[in-house]
Amino acid sequence: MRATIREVARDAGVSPSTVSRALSMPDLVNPVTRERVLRAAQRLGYEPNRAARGLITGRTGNVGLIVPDLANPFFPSLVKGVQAKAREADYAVLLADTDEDPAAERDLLRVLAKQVDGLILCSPRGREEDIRALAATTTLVMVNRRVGKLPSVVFDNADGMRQAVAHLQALGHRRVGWVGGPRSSWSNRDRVRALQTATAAAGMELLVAGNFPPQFEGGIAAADLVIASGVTSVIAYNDLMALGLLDRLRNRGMDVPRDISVIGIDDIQMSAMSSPTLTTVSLTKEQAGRAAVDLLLALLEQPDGVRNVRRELPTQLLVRGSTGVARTD
Amino acid sequence: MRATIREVARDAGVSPSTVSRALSMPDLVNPVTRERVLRAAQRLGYEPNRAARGLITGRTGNVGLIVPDLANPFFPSLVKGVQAKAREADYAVLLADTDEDPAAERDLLRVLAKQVDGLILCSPRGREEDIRALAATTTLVMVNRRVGKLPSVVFDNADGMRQAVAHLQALGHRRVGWVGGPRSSWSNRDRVRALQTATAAAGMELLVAGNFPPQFEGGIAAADLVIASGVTSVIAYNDLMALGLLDRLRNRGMDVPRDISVIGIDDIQMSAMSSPTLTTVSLTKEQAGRAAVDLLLALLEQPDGVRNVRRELPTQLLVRGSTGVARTD
DNA sequence: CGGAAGTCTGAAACCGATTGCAGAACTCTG
DNA sequence: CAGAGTTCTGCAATCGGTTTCAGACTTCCG
Repeated sequence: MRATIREVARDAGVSPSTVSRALSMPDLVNPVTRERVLRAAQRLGYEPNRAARGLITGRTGNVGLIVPDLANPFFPSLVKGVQAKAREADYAVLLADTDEDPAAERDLLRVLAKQVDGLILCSPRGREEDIRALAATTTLVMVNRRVGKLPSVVFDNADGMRQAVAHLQALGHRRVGWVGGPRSSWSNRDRVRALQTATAAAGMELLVAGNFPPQFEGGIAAADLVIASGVTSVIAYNDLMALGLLDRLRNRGMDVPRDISVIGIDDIQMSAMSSPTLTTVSLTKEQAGRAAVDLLLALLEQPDGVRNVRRELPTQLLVRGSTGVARTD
Repeated sequence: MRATIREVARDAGVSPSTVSRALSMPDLVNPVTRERVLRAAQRLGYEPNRAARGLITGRTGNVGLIVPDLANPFFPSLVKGVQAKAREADYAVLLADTDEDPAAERDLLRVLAKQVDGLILCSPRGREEDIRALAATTTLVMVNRRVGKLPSVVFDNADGMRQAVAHLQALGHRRVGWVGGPRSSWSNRDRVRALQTATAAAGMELLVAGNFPPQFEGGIAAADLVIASGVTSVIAYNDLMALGLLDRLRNRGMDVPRDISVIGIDDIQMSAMSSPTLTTVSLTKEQAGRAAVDLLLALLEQPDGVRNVRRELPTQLLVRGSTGVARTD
């Protein structure tokens, strides 16, 4: 059995209230009493019961994290970041995976919302009004998506796309293809838009191949369209798709990067292991997790006092083996 | 503000005790009263406060899950399984990632153990006595490791290795290399042992290349040893290493599977995306997660009444592109 | 019809912390 | 030295449920 505050109090010869104060508002108690209490607590291995504390303070000490699919390599990194930062602040992380299922997501949210002080939500495709409704009742931070002025952490896709386009332009490419992810995904829309702007500014031609599932298979499916479109370079919605492209392009007898250059987005582990290795717009996923927790905790501290609730993380083009000079024939 | 049990009681015209009973021990209350209570609860959107309940019952409704490194693709699948099964039983999952750091692990365990009813622990390399000590104070289930008679979920490595060896033998291989993972890892030891037995039984020669970090880089590092050893086939501790092997072998000018056959273990997503695709001993990782939760909840229900606390999950060789007939020159 | 057994319900204690309030002890100040 | 002001501590209420216990009311049976 774990020690209770009463036992510590008895052991230290004070009242429970004093123990409570000595531990959570140390400057309210006399230094020598405090010392005595702390020693007693130490000796008994006392740790406050979270349920009891939560009951009166109304806080759980937990944050919830909801991701659409852990099997997508983007998310484990995010989770790691959230996890690490949360622990530093002595919060525990309740993790839930919705399996890309909106109904499951709604359920999860209902259940989870009661067990946590705040939520970090990755819901690229959930309905906006659902999210707004949720935000009205819970403190939440969105990741990889913006909904109005709600707190969020996103990546600077615009700059990422600019870098990618500049890189291709420098290599002599004039026509670039886009292999899109889910039409309904916020970041997909954000990236297309950014890419349109960037290519237009660079005087390059953009050919959109359409929308595909954001997986390896999606890239495979898109490859033939890309070849047919005659572009010399292509940017994919994410690395997984870019890797699928690579695979199918090779099977079609094309040489990357001699015949065609390929750029992904995310910088997942795998992109450094493919051959050729994948040039990609690197996202600091773990940073995003940490930033989300940061923001969430700040909001919990002072619901209105946070200046900047919409954070944008930098992106960085990572040039590897899948991009090269455009063929000139 | 959420409704409390008292408000429901008032609304239904009964006492709080009756509400409590109507919800958690329905057959103790008169059907018509029960109906009235349930309707009131429904109307007010009542959901019991977990902290309050936990305070008196001593249960949190949480299970803890500790993994060494989410970035290793083995674990997200496991987490998914744990997650899904836990939710079915109305438990929440507290996730922690130790970053392969034993000190962090100890800390985490201390903190987490108090917030959960039971723990699922993947600690391939933690000290046995630490684990035993923990098991004495907490209900826990180990995954991918056996420690004495403690509850655990592991894979049938012996059979997996038998299948792999039989496959290679059928392809005419006589000499097989082993690229080991961390020496201190339980499953590494289990697999080597199984492989020794299997190759001996098949009359094949086994060459152990040593121990390497269980990552892509480990496989790269091992490749040259493998080539020098002159084996025609090689089995790696896990897929990530096998993929590293593939990469380096290719760079050394070897053709897989013509010059050498490669087999991994795990069946991670990536192994279907490499070229050649990777033949591997497939582990049902999500199943393992579910099984661990199953076992844990059973133990929580009736600490002594569980017949079989050491579960072993089947393994299945998945033949893909990286294995072929042995060269005969 | 009386009493035993059974069925429901409510009052109250309790889980383990936090916190408002009040009083004790001490320090200052004029 | 009286009185005001500080500083520190303890009492008791409280959070929102669960559970023990006892009592009210039925039902059943001899």
